[in-house]
Amino acid sequence: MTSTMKVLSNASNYGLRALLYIVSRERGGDAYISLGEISEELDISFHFLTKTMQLLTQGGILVSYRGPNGGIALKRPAEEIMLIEVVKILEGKDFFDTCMLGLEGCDDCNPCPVHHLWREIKGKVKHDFATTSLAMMGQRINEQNLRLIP
Amino acid sequence: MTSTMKVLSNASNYGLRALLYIVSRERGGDAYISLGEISEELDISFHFLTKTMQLLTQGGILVSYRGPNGGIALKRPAEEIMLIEVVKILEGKDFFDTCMLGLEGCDDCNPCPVHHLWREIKGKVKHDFATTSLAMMGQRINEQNLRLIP
DNA sequence: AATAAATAAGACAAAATAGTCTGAAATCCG
DNA sequence: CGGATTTCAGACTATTTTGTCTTATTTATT
Ligand code: SF4
Ligand code: SF4
Repeated sequence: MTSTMKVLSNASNYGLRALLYIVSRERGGDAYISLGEISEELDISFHFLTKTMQLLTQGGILVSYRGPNGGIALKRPAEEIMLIEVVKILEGKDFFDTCMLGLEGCDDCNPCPVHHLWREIKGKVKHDFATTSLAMMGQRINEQNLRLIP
Repeated sequence: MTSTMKVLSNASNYGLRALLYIVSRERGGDAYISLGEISEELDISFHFLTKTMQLLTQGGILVSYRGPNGGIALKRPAEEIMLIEVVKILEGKDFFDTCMLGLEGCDDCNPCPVHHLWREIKGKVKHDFATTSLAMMGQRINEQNLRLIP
């Protein structure tokens, strides 16, 4: 029993929360932000977060810099990074293409009994993630003072 | 990497598919249907399916009968069994109450940054599962000849 | 050059999920 | 009664996910 409707893995949760922390934190210029700070602020295991962020670095979302005052930073403008890209890196490219009953070889012509329900839901999730940028989220977080921790 | 947007556990997948198989299969009266048949028809591990269906029996969805020509059957009319009840038994009662970033102590007044997106999605999922009965699904499956296997 | 601060890499462990197997109990039928 | 068929119960294993730890590498500072 999972006991919660878990759509994203913990890795994705952490990755998204970390990115949202970065974009929501106002900062002078393009300074790097350390994984230590993020893991502490968001109360996420440092090493696990590190592994996750490495995937995002390898995936072209982040750049990293070692040494004192090093850390990570967005590789591209926050306006250009959509949530869907992040999730695809952390969950897999076809994350948004399959689904509820987990059957294979699905399309609209060969649907399972819940496809009509799932199609809508999946469509909305995919659309939301594809049209929401990190910049939009950062602005929203600051304007409405939203939280990233329990 | 999960690589698929997995909302339900395998146990729920199997449980739902098994129930849908039962309601879609036209049959004389209220005969029991054996787990062996279901596991074979749906290509699901017999023992794993057995454990899952036991949860549904204990949860008041099914009745079972041992011995030759025994098996399982719906305890109540298919019209009265909503999908949400099945999922709550197999995933946990609060399955439909939490979500995407997996934070705690959430409500609309204390939202995380993706709450506005998730609220809608979660609402639709919950609504769909709460208003769809096994009978509706069975009828749909037969009318449109929908599949329960890959 | 030495030290410290930071990410990179990957081995390792723990926990959750998924799946397998064996034996017991109930039931039918001959 | 005795054997066949079926669910029930629970131990056991395997796989995936999650988390921890250790070591190496890069960079800045003194
Ligand atoms: S038919 Fe649709 S809902 Fe069903 S398993 Fe395939 S993609 Fe998912
Ligand atoms: S605020 Fe809403 S979307 Fe965010 S973790 Fe809580 S219930 Fe989920």
